[in-house]
Amino acid sequence: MPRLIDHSERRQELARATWRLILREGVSAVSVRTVAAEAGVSAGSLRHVLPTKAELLGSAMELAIERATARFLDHERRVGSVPGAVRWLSELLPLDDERRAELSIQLALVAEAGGHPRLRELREAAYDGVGTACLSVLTFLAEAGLVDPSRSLPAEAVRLQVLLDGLALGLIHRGGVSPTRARRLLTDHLASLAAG
Amino acid sequence: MPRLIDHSERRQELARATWRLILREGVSAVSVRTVAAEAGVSAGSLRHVLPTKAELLGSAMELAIERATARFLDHERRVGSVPGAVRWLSELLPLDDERRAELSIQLALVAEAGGHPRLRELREAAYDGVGTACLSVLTFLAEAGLVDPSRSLPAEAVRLQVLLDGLALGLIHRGGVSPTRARRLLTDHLASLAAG
DNA sequence: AGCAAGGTAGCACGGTCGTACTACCATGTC
DNA sequence: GACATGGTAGTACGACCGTGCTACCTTGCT
Repeated sequence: MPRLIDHSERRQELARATWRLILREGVSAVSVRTVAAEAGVSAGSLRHVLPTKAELLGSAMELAIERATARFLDHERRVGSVPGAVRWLSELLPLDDERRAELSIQLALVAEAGGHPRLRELREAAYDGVGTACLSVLTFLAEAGLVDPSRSLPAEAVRLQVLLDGLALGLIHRGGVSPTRARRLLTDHLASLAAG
Repeated sequence: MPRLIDHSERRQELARATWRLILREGVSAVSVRTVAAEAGVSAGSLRHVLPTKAELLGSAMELAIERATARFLDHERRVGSVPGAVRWLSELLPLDDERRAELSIQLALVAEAGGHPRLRELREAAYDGVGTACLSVLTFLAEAGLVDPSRSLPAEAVRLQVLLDGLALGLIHRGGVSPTRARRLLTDHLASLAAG
């Protein structure tokens, strides 16, 4: 037996190299060779882990989704207050540079999804994932009595996701929405759910 | 003097060909040759109008911005009611297939803006443009007495843009937000501004 | 020590890329 | 009708693309 390599860890390294490239020069700059150079390996070696360009892009997007999902699931779930819910949902918002980059990558890959069936699937999974995340948070909030019972939770989940998406775009943009303002808007929105 | 060609019209044709390509196969599929083929001209001919690829992408984005701006400015401005404001703002929302495509293109180009200074400029201009559009609508609404005077119009413009952006993303997504639901959410939001 | 198998590097291939350049065509002016 | 000029087509070039392939290296088992 030869040396065994942790494939998933390798894919992470390569996905991160792809991210750096996308951030610096756009999706169009992504190629087997450029990613290999960015990761410091040869193109031939890269192709043992990601045989095709489609898998390269797909893997980069998978990692972004996995990381966001993990952050959300790892977060303290016992949300009994609006500030707690805001903290939880903040895991999905690009409030620091790292997550700004992550979301920019998501956007780039989403935009590239035309004609890339795998990317389209991942895009839908990502959108639906945020939707169920919103529903989770609202359910906890409702159980704590912080949501007026006359409100429909699924409908409120859509509203919340719309707000989250809009904030995300604003946060990515240079002079758009500040993190402080984003948190405030989110807080106000969640607080308003208590009233009928 | 030889035959004179309307350059701006030509750029529109080429920009539209670029759009079709982006929608069908993503930004990465855009090249001087593919766009020329899509537009039914030779690559050499295309380069008389758009000499470089950067100008090609820039011009495609410019046209998208111009069209959205024109739609907004051409709209009836005497907005004295919430439904009127909703109709006006709807010009900026991807409520039909054509505008869905237009916004997908904007997203693709925004994502490609890394390393493309011209595209970055255009992205910022687009975001700021939507912001001032929101402020315009709110100002008309306020003059009609439909906004509680204690509210800050610039702050409400940011809130409105966040909502608009979130709705736009939801509308682009297949099973995200329906046009009906989007209009309802927009209406409810604007109506809520009347109360302190 | 020998060997099998996974990891790595690198080349080769046909194709496309952006771009420069040149020859040709169409047309408005004289 | 000649001709200058702007539009068009086509070719050429060097670079890079995705991908297949082969030769080496490293390592763990026997």
